[in-house]
Amino acid sequence: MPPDAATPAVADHGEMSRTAGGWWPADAEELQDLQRRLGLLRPPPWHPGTSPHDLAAAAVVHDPDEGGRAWAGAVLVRGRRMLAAQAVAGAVHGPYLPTLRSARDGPLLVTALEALGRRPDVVLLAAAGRDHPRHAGLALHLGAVLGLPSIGLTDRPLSATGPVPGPVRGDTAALVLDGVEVARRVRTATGVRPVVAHAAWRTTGEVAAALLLAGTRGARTPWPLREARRLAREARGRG
DNA sequence: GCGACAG
DNA sequence: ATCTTGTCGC
Repeated sequence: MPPDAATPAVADHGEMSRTAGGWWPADAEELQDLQRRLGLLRPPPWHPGTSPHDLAAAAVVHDPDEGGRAWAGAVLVRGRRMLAAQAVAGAVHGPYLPTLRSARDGPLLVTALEALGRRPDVVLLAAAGRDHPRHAGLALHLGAVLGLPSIGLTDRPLSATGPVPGPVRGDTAALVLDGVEVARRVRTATGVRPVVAHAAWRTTGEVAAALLLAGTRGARTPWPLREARRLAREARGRG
C-alpha cells in the first residue's frame, strides 16, 4: 500500500498517539487502553458514492496444531471484478483472547492488505467493529491504523443486542450497544440465518449492511471474504 | 456441566 | 478457528 500506511491516519482524527507497543500492542492492558481511545474517536463518516468503489477483503487462518504460524489472504474487488489477490504467511504471537483479537491477527492482515499494492476505498474483515466492550474491535482498529473506512462481518454480535430481522433477503435489524447502533443483523439471503454487519472505522451499520448485501448474491457471506479466506487456506496448504 | 465476548 | 454431527436443497 502507499507510503502513508506506515503513518496511520488515526493521528489525524483525534488525540491519538501510539503507545509503547505501537499500533498492535502485545500487552493486554496496553491494547485495552488503545481500544478505549480508538473507541472514543469520531472520524468523519464515509459513504460509498455512486461511482464504483474498490473494496478489499482479508482473512486469516491459523496453524491447526498450534505452532504460531498463520496465513492471510486478501483480495481487491470492484463490483464483480477481481482486481488483485495476494496471500502471505507469517508468525502469530499470543493465543486468541476474546475482545483482544487485533493483537493476534491485526499485523498479518495489514501485511496481506498492503501486498495488494493499491489502497481500496473500504476494507471488509470477518471481525467486529464498534460492537465491542471498548467500542474498538479488530475491524475498527485496522481501519483506523490504515486510515481506510472499514466494515466487519461476524456470525453473531459481540456485545450489542437487538432483534432478528425479517425472513427476506435485505431485511435488517439494528444492534445497539450503550444506546447507539453499532451493527445490524442482515438477512443476506431469504431463508438463511442472518449475519452481523459491523459499523467500524468511518462507517455506519447502514453502510455496512449495504456493502454486505452488495457483495452477496446467493450466498450467505460476501464473495470477496470467501475468496480471501480461500487464498489463505490455499497458502497454508502449500506450507 | 458448558457456554454466555469476534476467530 | 476447527471439528463433528445433523439438515437441507439441488
